[in-house]
Amino acid sequence: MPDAPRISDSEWEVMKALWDHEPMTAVEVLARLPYDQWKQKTVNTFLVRLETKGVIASKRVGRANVYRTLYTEKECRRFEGSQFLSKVFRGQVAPMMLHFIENEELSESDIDKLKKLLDDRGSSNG
Amino acid sequence: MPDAPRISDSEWEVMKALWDHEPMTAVEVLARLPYDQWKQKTVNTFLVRLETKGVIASKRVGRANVYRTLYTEKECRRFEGSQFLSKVFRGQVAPMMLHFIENEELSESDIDKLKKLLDDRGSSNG
DNA sequence: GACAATTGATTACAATTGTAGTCTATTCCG
DNA sequence: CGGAATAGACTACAATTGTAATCAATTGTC
Repeated sequence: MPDAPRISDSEWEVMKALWDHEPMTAVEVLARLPYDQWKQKTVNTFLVRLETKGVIASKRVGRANVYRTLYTEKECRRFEGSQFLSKVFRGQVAPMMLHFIENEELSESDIDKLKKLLDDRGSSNG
Repeated sequence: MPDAPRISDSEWEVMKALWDHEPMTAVEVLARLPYDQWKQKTVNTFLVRLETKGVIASKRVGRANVYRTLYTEKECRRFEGSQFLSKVFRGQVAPMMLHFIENEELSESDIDKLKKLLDDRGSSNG
């Protein structure tokens, strides 16, 4: 898969709604967004732009367009994640992880899960 | 400290250069940026914008402006980090950490360091 | 002291983003 | 069938961002 194009902050909100319940019409997408976040026309604009960018596709069904994503959330996270890493943490993974461990809320079970993952990771590669 | 204002991608590059060697003049900032990244005037524009945003300050020394930051890199990382977390990972820390563990390069010693941190974190809070 | 070089200040300008409104075609209701 | 509601298409418009160029003041240099 080619790199996902740049997706703006607001476009991300629309994408998340779509990923959760695609395919959807523009009206359904609005309904899935946090109450009163945007007007219908605004959502429409974002859908059009996302399609232009090649991130989603639409099919006419009756008199409505039904949208679906062309990239998974995982793919977009990969792209956005590596951008963030290099921009904010100069590409240094460990300091970034450290930052989040220090600055964000982690439950006991989150911590356990992560430790297990690090164990696996530690033994299976150099 | 109040929240740092929004800092764009290119502005971040300038900030990183400044954090590494402040205070600096515009000419010095350019010299510190990756070779041939921008023209001098472009760097000047970013410095002016950053000052307008209240992220850096300048003092006239001779006929040059000398710039210094008003926020630490840590502070800006906190702001940018929580934005990223909520935008891309819907505010869920553990899935984000997992993502980076799976998708980015971590050395043995990185992994050890992180495990130790998680140990501390696990015992010192609920 | 006149001219060149250096710096900051001001201006420029297109692309992207946020946030819709208007215009038009279709379709449902009575 | 005629008007109202609805969905998409097209248009709008200011703020931010990337990328500088021009204008003007200052300062060395000969």
